[in-house]
Amino acid sequence: MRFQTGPMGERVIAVVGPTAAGKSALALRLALALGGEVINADSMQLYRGMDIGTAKLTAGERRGVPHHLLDIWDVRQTASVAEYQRLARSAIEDVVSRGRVPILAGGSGLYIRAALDDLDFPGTDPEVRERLEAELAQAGAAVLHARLAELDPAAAAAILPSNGRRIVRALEVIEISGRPFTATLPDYESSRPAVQIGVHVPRTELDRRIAARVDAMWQGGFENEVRRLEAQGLREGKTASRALGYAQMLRHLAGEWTLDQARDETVRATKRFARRQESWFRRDPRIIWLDAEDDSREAIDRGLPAAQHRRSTAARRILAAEPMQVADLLAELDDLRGRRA
RNA sequence: GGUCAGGUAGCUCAGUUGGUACGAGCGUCCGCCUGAAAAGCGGAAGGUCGGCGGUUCGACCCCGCCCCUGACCA
Repeated sequence: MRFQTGPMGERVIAVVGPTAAGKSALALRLALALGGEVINADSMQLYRGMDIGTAKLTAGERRGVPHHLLDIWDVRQTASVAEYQRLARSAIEDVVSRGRVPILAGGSGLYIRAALDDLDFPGTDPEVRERLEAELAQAGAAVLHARLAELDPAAAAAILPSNGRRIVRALEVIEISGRPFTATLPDYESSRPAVQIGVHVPRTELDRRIAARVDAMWQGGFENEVRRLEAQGLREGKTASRALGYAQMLRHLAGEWTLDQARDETVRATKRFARRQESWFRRDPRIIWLDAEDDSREAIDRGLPAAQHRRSTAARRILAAEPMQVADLLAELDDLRGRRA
């Protein structure tokens, strides 16, 4: 499927992939090369004050490239994909209206899809939600699932009886909308023209980077950051308090874990998270995967002749931040996609 | 050199008073995911039960020897 684009290409460029793969850096280079602006699609970087633990680019590191949707939520605030969707879409419009290239970057798969794809999030009602959650805690997921099975067999079939969270949401939607709950994600069709670039890093290397990143956090004042946020109500934040690293550090501050334990647990949890991200993005056929590092060994591993890989690596130009036209980049990517298909 | 404890899934450890290993947590791999998504949920693959020999119809569980680990004694 091809989209017609104007000279600057009003397509959104999305940079996705697992944590620590180098998305932020790639997005920045793309922005520099294409005259773009970065729009954050990382659920935790939306929080104000969560900097070290989310590996947020510092103002200096952004090299003058405008970054949107960073630092807009208070840590006590519960995250909301629906709200993110509104914010992201309007940020995209804004960037496009100024003739710049919107570069959506982040590892929150659902957020990326919310911004780009045809997803409509039914409303929510705190009271209904609260009641259902209380019931979940008291009666158990199986009971609620049985009820869901009567109200909405299709949703019940798609949601496992043990997944209390999704069952509650389904019942909530049914109750307040009177309509069945759509329990499966739509097909991979963008509601707006987009090119998605997946950053691929071999697992052993990715694991190495994750461990290094967490070590750097621990060395870089992360504990103080969490202390500061704790004073600002981090513990009450339903979303932020569960963020990788923050949750573990809070347990350390509570005297439950040593600093080392908290660090090890963070590494472990982050690796697990990276696997989930990989499996989320892997199935999206629209994503064009580029090697973060131009390592021909990798190319061989994946069955691509090294020579061909070298010639076709748009990543090389991107990583070098060589100035280029969007159209050229897109042509290269399309070419790459065709070659790999 | 001696005594004691222990050698069971990649790791940490359960377990069978002899009858096909019921394992668990973690790790690994895979999948799901519509207002918490760095969250939530599910599935799978892994073990000749340290080695050799013996007793027995039958041993991972009994006996002997050996190897390894830890603690203690000397």
